[in-house]
Amino acid sequence: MLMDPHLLTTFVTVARHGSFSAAAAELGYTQSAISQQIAALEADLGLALLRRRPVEPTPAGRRLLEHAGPLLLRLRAARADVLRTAAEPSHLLRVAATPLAVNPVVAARLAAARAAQPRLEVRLRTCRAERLAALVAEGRAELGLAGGIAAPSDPLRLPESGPMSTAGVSEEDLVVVLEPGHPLAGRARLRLADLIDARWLDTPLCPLTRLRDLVGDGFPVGLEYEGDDVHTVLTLAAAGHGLTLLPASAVPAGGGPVCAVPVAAPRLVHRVELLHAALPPGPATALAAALAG
Amino acid sequence: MLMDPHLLTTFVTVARHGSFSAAAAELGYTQSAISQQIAALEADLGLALLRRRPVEPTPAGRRLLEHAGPLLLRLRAARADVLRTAAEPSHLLRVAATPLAVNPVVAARLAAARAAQPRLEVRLRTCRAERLAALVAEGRAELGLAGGIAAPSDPLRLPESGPMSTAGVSEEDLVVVLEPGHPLAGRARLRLADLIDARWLDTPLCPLTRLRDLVGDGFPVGLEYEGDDVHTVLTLAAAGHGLTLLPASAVPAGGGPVCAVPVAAPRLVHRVELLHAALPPGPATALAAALAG
DNA sequence: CACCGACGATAAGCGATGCTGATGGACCCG
DNA sequence: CGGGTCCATCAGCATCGCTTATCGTCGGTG
Repeated sequence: MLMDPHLLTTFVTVARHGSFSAAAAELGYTQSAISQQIAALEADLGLALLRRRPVEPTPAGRRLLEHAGPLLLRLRAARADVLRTAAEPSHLLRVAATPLAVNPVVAARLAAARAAQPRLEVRLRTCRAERLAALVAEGRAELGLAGGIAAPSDPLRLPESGPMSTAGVSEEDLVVVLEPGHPLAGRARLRLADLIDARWLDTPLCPLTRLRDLVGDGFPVGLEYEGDDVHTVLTLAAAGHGLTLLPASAVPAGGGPVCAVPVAAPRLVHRVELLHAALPPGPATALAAALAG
Repeated sequence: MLMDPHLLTTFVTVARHGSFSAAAAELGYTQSAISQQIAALEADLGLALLRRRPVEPTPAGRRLLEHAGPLLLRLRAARADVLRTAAEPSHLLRVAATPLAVNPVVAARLAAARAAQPRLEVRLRTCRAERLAALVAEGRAELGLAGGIAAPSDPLRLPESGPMSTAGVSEEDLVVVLEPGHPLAGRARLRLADLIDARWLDTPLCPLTRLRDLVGDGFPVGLEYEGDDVHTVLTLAAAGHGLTLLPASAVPAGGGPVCAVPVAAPRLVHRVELLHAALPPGPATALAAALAG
């Protein structure tokens, strides 16, 4: 018997909520149905996936959760891809981007492309990096612009979601954002290794886990910010809640309320990548080429 | 509505057979059920996937076929992986290998590992490269040994099938296998570029598509051999049906019935990789480490 | 040219599946 | 100790998906 994706979605929903009833509400079933679905899945596999009261995954359940997400994403991606082959080409191009991905380079290229193709309608939206690949894979956006911190010319690590092309778009130097009164605020350049014990903001724009991956352990959390608003991050940094790393172009000229100091070592950049599934020939392909430069 | 894997398997079976009735026979359904399943899938997606009489995929259907295989494999792989977390560790280790993967280096390491772990039972089977990843992913073998032609220290291109580790095991120089009377048989070394217009055997042990990928177009087919028996390939080469490339150790010392000439350029090797899913700690892990060297 | 056989589509019938709503038992909190 | 919350279970019932039977169509053949 094959694992039914239906049951799999139910399982991940239950695990996410830590509750059968809440999952039932979200999925539009009764609690009884959820209970039966989980029971069916456990019976099929012959082992317990969830411990009840409190509801939390067993080791096997945790394993299944790791598989279920990508699996369901691929399923939706496959569906979207097949439907795309039949869709008539549209003049509307939906572009999804992480907040920092729309930098001056990208904006300029986009403007040039639109000037060259006046009939092209572009709809831009921002979203978190985690959701971007899914958005593009599922066909809810034709183009994705992912921004992230990486070593120069290293690709970003995006969640895999089937056959999807990626191309580098731009790389921009990073600056450390400091409060004006900070002892290091006057420096011309800074080494990250010297800041490993300073307090840092943990934000989606510059996640500390990524920094630790790239540079090494350390980077204690000063304040965690869950939003993606650059202005808020700058304000928090200005108030001394912690340091953060941003692409130079994201900090107002002169620094505004903060001090921006280039990073000397290690060499890190804010890299932007373009991702898209198979595009219909026409304006979409042209725009993709224009953005990739 | 999510695409049901059940329907997807039916679809790929029908496409493979080019027949509803044959698929019904294979899957143990009636022809009517198959017809309804395909109709359901087409209704769900809102487009035709198969043209009837003769039965062959439409463009959208071909697209779906490309997705369906990997998708179903991942589904089975996920199931196998979850079940593995609950299985008690066994002393039986199933190893699947492509024919040339079990070379002297691998055999020796295997012998050493077994000497170190007398309680370890090993069952070895050979299979084609295409099936190997699936076999390991689905848990029908704990370890896989894939052999193939690659540039030195380049990884083999194996079908992706979810979270699976791969490690290089060995690389061995290749020889061109020629019939004894061949004009080039006396040479000390040969350049592949000089053999691009010669007749070649097309065999799973040395697929011409791979050679064309690595070296360039050309390599006309002298004879296609569908089996993986090395002895047969040598016999065919000796009879002048075409050239082929084999790892040096696969040709009997002195050449036997054929002439073996090392390849001077481009540098290509027969590379063996070990692949395995998450292994239980114990003999399996030890053997994997021993094989990886 | 007409027939026959193979194949896929369709209709009707029916059993299995999977939902809802009701109820029961375990646990938590006051 | 009682009420509330949460998941499991049961009975009832609608729906889904299979089988059997039949039809339409295409293609090969006498």
